[in-house]
Amino acid sequence: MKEFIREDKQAFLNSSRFCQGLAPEIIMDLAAISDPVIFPEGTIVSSTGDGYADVLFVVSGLLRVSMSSSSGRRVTVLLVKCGECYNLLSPYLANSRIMEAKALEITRCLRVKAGNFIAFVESHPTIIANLLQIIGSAFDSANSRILDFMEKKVENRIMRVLSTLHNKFGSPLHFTSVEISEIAGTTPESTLRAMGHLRDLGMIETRRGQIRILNPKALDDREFGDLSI
Amino acid sequence: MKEFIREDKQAFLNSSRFCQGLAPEIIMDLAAISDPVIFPEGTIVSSTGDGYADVLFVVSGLLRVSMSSSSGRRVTVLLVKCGECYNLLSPYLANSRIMEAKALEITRCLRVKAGNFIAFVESHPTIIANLLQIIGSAFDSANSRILDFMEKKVENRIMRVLSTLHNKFGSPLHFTSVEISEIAGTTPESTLRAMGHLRDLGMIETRRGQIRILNPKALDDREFGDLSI
DNA sequence: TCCCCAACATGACCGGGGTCATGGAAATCC
DNA sequence: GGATTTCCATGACCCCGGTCATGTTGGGGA
Repeated sequence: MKEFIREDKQAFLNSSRFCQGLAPEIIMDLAAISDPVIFPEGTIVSSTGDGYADVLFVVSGLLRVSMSSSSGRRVTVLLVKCGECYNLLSPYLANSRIMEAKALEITRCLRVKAGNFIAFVESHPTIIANLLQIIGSAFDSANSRILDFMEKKVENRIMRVLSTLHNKFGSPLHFTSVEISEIAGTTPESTLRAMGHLRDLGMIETRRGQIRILNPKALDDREFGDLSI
Repeated sequence: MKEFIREDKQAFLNSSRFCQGLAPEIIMDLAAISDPVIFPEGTIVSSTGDGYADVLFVVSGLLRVSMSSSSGRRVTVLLVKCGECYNLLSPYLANSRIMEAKALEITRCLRVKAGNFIAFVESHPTIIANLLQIIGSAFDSANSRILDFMEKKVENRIMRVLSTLHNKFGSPLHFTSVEISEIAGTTPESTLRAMGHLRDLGMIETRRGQIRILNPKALDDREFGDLSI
């Protein structure tokens, strides 16, 4: 990859959610401790228990953050796209966490080493607000998913997932039934059945590896809104 | 309530998880901005959308933090006991969150007003590590609950809940089937049936409002351990 | 171009658990 | 101490959705 020059890094960081509203000096400091890094499609960036603790800002591509059980079931926790970041918490957690990160496409990132990130945050405590806002919405989202499991049928969970993905990635969506099922917490078969029904209702169109949302309003979750994934 | 004197506050804060490893001066500063407050049993400390943003350190008693859907289903997110804290994130979140907090018993707390808390954290950035460790384990726990929904049967979820509660509160547990079901994400009937089976297996004994764990080892979750609730 | 694999699609089966209903026992209240 | 409420307990019903099986379609690679 062509090396980022410092101005590029600053311009990119300035547009990321993590840096919203920060003073330019602070962003400059962050740019100074970040290195470009690139992951080919399919790369396992970090896996369960490996203690990977660097923070990544995704410049382009897509990282899937998931956790799996020993029986092989996987739940997708985050889809980290351009402008978002991965592993904000890990620099602070001594015991290795349970997440795995994989590059679903070729993905370019800015990497900040764990130690540098901690020092950076401590010297610029105003960062904390942004950091906690990101963590907080992820936490609320995780808990609302638990409520969804308790009271929603599969089709409604799928609807919420499709609505969220549509608002995040636009239309058409490039996800397979397996990927959707790992977000919604169900099986590929049930996902296909549910999407078949939504197709009959005229809300979506599906092709191989592609989902087009025709009626975004109808998919909206009125109660808790979009997921933070 | 008898007013805390400053030495009491410091001694208490010093023993809380949030203050682990902090320098005495820092704990002194925190004590200086905390006020004692008391909630009678049944008090709704904060409810969905009210914008309550103060941080509470529970000195005695028990706070239940939960979120509910409009259909009335509730999931218990946290049980905040002596030495733990509630609302660590709220000072930083402008938009009001979706949690409700209720005092299950008469509960004494130390309260730190949102603005003071933010100022306190910014002037002592080393706090951040403790803060993020607490948030991080809650976040991981929430995601492991999602995995539980995908692959575990009700009885196994109940087992994990009982194991967690046993490690947190000792034996016997003073919870009803409704309370257990709101933690495990099921119905009171299914909770009673599952606990009936565990009783037949000799793992627990139950009386009205009381659960005695006879075989903690057998209830352990080998894969993800205890929940952070 | 052909082949192969991945993804889509759909049917059949069936079991876990949500729901409703009923009854009894233990605590609480006047 | 009787009455009322709360909680425990259990049975019957039945639907959702997980699982398995089978077949089709489409896209990419040699």
